[in-house]
Amino acid sequence: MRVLRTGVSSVAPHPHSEPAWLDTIMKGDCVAALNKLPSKSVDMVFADPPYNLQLGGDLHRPDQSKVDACDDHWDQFESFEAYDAFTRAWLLSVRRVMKDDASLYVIGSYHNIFRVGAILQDLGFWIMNDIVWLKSNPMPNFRGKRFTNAHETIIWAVKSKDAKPTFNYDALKTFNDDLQMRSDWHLPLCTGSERLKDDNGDKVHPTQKPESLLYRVLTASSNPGDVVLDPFFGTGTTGAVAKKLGRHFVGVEREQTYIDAATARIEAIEFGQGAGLEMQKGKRAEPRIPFGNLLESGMIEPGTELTSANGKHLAIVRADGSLKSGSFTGSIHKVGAMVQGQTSCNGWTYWHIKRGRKTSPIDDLRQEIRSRLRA
Amino acid sequence: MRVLRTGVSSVAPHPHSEPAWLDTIMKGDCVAALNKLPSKSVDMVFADPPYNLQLGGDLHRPDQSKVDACDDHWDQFESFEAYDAFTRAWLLSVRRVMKDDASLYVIGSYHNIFRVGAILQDLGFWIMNDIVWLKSNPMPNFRGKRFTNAHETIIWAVKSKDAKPTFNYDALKTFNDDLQMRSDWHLPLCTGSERLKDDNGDKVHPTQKPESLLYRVLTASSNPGDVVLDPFFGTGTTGAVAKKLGRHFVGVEREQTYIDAATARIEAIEFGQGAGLEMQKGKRAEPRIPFGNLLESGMIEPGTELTSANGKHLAIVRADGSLKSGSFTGSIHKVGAMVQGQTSCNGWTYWHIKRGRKTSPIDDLRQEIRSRLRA
DNA sequence: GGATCACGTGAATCTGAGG
DNA sequence: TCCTCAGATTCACGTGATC
Repeated sequence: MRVLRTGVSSVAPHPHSEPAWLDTIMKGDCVAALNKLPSKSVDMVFADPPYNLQLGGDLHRPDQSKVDACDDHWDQFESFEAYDAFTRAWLLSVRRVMKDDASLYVIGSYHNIFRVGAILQDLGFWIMNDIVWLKSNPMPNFRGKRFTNAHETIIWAVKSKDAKPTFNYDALKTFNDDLQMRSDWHLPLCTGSERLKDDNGDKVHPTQKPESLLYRVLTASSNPGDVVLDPFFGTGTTGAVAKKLGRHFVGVEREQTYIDAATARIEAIEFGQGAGLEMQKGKRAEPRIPFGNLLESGMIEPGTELTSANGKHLAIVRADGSLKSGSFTGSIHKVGAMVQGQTSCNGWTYWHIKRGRKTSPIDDLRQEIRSRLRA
Repeated sequence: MRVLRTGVSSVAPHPHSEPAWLDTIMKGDCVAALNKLPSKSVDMVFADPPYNLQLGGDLHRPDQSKVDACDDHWDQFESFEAYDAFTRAWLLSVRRVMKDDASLYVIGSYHNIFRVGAILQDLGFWIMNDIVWLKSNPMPNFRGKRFTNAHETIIWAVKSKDAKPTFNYDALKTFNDDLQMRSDWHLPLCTGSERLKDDNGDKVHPTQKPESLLYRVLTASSNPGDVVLDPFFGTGTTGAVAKKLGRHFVGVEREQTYIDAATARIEAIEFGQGAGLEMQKGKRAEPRIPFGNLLESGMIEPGTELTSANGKHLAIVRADGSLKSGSFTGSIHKVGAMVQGQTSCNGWTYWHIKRGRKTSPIDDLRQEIRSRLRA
C-alpha cells in the first residue's frame, strides 16, 4: 500500500500519537484498505462512489425483440445485484471505522442513489436529510428526450437513530445570510482553473466535484481537527478542502493517476488554522447561568415583580430563585409554562423586568453576567 | 366498489366504446381495484404513495403552537420490509395496466423514495429522470438540527429501456422561456384557496399536492385525450388537472372522505378549460447569493480583513461566513449593524475588501458570482 | 380604500445535560 | 440507562382585521 504523507502533520501535529494513516491516501481496494483502519476512528465520511452508469449496457440484449418481461427482470436483477453487493460491502467497512456520532455523506445520481439509500436504511443507518446539489451550469440534454439532468443527490446519514452528529447550525445560518440552510444547494460545476487537467489538457478525473460542495459539507458536519474519510478519493477534493479548513483527512483510491494528481494538489495547500476557522456558535455553547445567580449577584432583589411581555401575567421573585404567580410556584420556566397553560416555556425570554422606564426580558440580565464572566 | 362518474364523458366522448371506469374514482385497495382494469389501458400514471414517515413525539414551533403532522393510519408501516412489500405490490399492479410506452411518475421524500426507486429498478422499470420539487415555502426546521427539508423527489420511469414515452419537449421549452426544462422545479406548496378545507376549516387531506406540479407533469408526459391513472387519488389533484387539460383520468382511493371531496372538486371543473392556459412557471427571480458563497467559491479566504468605507471599522472573515469584529460576531449584516450601534445594516455595501490598490464593496464580488452563474 | 400588521400554517423521521 | 427539567428554536406566504 502506497501512502502519501503531506506536510500537514508538521504544521498541525496531532495532540497524542498521530496514526500513520492520518493525512494520507491509501492505495487499494476500498474494503481492503479500510480494514487497516481502527474501528470508530473517523468523525466524518464523504463518499462519491461509482455511479454505475454502464449499467445500461448490461440491460441491452442483442435479441431484445424476443425478450419478455421476466427475462428482462432477471438480467437487471443480476447486474443490480452486483452493484448492491459492492455497495453493501463498502458501506459496512465505512460503518466500522465511523465514530458512533460520525456523519456520512454519499453523493449519487438516479442511476445509483436509490439503491445506495435503500441499502443505507437496510444496514441500520439513519437518514438525516437528502440534499440536492443543483448545478447552475449542467450539461444540456442533447436529444431533447428528457429533462435536463441538472442535479445530483446527497444523502446525509448517521449510524443509528440515536446518533448525535455534529451540525453547525448557527454557522450555516450565518453563512446563509441569517436564514436556515436548506436542503437545496445551488452550486456551479467544477470547471475552469479548479478542474485538474493533464498534459494534454484533458480532464484528469471524469467527475471531479467542486470544492464549494465539500466546503459546505465539511462546514456543516465537522469541526477543525476532525478526521474526514473519503473512500473514493479520486483527485482529492475532499482532502484539499479538509486541509484548507483545518481538518485531517484519510483517503482510499485505486488508480495511481488519481493518487498522483491528488498528492500534488494537496501538497500545494496550506493547512488552515487560526481565527479564520472559528465558527459561529449558538446559545447552547454559552455557559449556563442559573436564575439564582441574578439574585446572588444583586441584579434582582427578592420580591421583585416580573411580567410577561404583554403584561398579562405577573410573578414575584423569591429569595431561592423560584417564582410565585398566583398559586403557581416553581422555576422561571415552569411558572411561565403554567400561567400560559403550556407544557414548556423559556423563562429567560418570557419574563420581563422593569428597569427605569423600559421593560426588558431577564435574558438581558443573563447576557450582562455572561459578558462579565468573559471579561 | 363505488364509482364516480363525472360529466367528462359527455363533453369529450371516447372515440370507441368508452369503458365504465373512465373518469371515475374506484373505491378500495389499490391492488384490488387495479385488477379490474384491463392491462395496457392507461397512458400515464402519477402516484403519490404513503411516505412512511416515522415521527417521534409531537413537534412544536418556537411559539409553542403544535405542528399538525401527517400521522394518519394509512401512512404507518411496521417495517421497511412491510413498506417494500406494499410498494412492490402496487407497482406490479400499475405496471400491468400501463401501456408499453406509458410514463410513471412517483413522488416521495427521503423516507421512502430510495426504496421506491430501487424497487422500480428491480421490477424492470427504466428511470428517465429524477426530478426535484423545490418548495419555495417549506416548513422550517424548528429545532435547528437538520437542513430545512425543502424538497421532494419525483421519479419519472417507463416500463422498459426500450419504451418511447410521450415527452413534449418543445412545449416545455417554450414554457421555460426557450430554455430546456430542467430536473429542478421551483413551485410553492398547495396553500390558500387551492387547499381543500372541511367545515371546521381544517385541511381535508394532510398532503394535498399543488395543481402546478400536476400541470407540469401532465404537460410533459401526456397528450389531450390520454388516460391518466392515479392509484393514490386523495383529494383528486391529478383528476382535477387532467380534466382541466382535457385528459381522462381514473383514480383509486380508500377513504370515503377524500373521495367525496375529490368528486365535488372535479365536478366543478369544465373539461379542457385549462388547456389553453400557459403553464405555471416557477419564479425566476435573480438568484440569492449568500455571503458564504464567496468563501466556498474561493473568492474570499478565511481570515481576510474587511473594512468599512471610511476605514474606521475592521472585521475578520471566518470560514463559515461570519465576521468577527472585536467581541462582535455574526453575519455581515449583523456585525455591520453592531459596530455602528444600529439595528440593521446592509453588509454587502457596508463592508469593503482590498483588491490590489483598490478598495471595493463586497457587493462587487457578489455581482461577479451572479454573472458567472448566468454564463 | 389602500397600506400595514398580526396571525396561522405547511409530508417533520426536530434537545440534551446532568443526576 | 433512565428520568428530570432547563431552555433553545422558524420561513414564506396567504388571509383577514385594522388603520
